[in-house]
Amino acid sequence: MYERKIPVDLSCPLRLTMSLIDSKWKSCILDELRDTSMRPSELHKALPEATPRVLDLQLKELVDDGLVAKTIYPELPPRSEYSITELGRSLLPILDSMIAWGETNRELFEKKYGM
Amino acid sequence: MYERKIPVDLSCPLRLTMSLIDSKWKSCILDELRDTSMRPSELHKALPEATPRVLDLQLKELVDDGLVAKTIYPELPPRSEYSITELGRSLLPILDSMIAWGETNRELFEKKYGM
DNA sequence: TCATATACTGAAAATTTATTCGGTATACCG
DNA sequence: CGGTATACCGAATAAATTTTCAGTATATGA
Repeated sequence: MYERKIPVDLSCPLRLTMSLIDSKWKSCILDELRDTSMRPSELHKALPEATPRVLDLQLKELVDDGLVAKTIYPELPPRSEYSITELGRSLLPILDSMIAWGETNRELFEKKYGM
Repeated sequence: MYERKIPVDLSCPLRLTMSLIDSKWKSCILDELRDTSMRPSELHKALPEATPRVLDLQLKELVDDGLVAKTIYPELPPRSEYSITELGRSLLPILDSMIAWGETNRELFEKKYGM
């Protein structure tokens, strides 16, 4: 895993929390896993703009941070499933409030950022 | 301002909200401005790890997105102050929940990320 | 046999973000 | 006069993140 040259002060609780979810797809992955565990290929179907590679990299970090759990089934063709942990689930209220904020204020940004 | 070559789908409310606060210092800036308006030099004292340049760049984006307001006093030496807007203030509950989550779970990450 | 699908990985390239450095301008103070 | 401080900006560089591409291995089905 990449080791930062310029460290971030994670003793700041805001930065600690942000650091766990602020990459491009982590918050979306947690949101997708809220109801059901998913295989990597299913996750890619749910988030088609994310390449399988980046999903793989970010899932690995989420697992490493204890927010997501991975189950490997020793079958062929290979099968694995990712599910949200209790720790990851405890972040969902934060994501919920972000989703609600985004829905409430969407129109303010519609023109500025074409959507 | 830099224009992305690979656009992000901001019609997703989660990604819209994230896009407004997920750069390195924006959430910290909003947190600093919650009680009082600040001059750039004061903000730099409050966040000494952030260079004046990056504060300047991120303040400009925050102003552009309507989360922060800028007041210029036509004095010399120049003086300007940044304050949080009502829109920016409406994000503070989200930051509060991130701060609370980080405080609650800090010990889980203490060893992994030296702090 | 050959294409397909699965999960995953390494490495290089591209993209995005942050840092560093030097410069604008003006007033105050010693 | 020369140093300090203010806010700000352009450009080059560096750092960090994401994308692209090619590859591992094995079973299934046409």
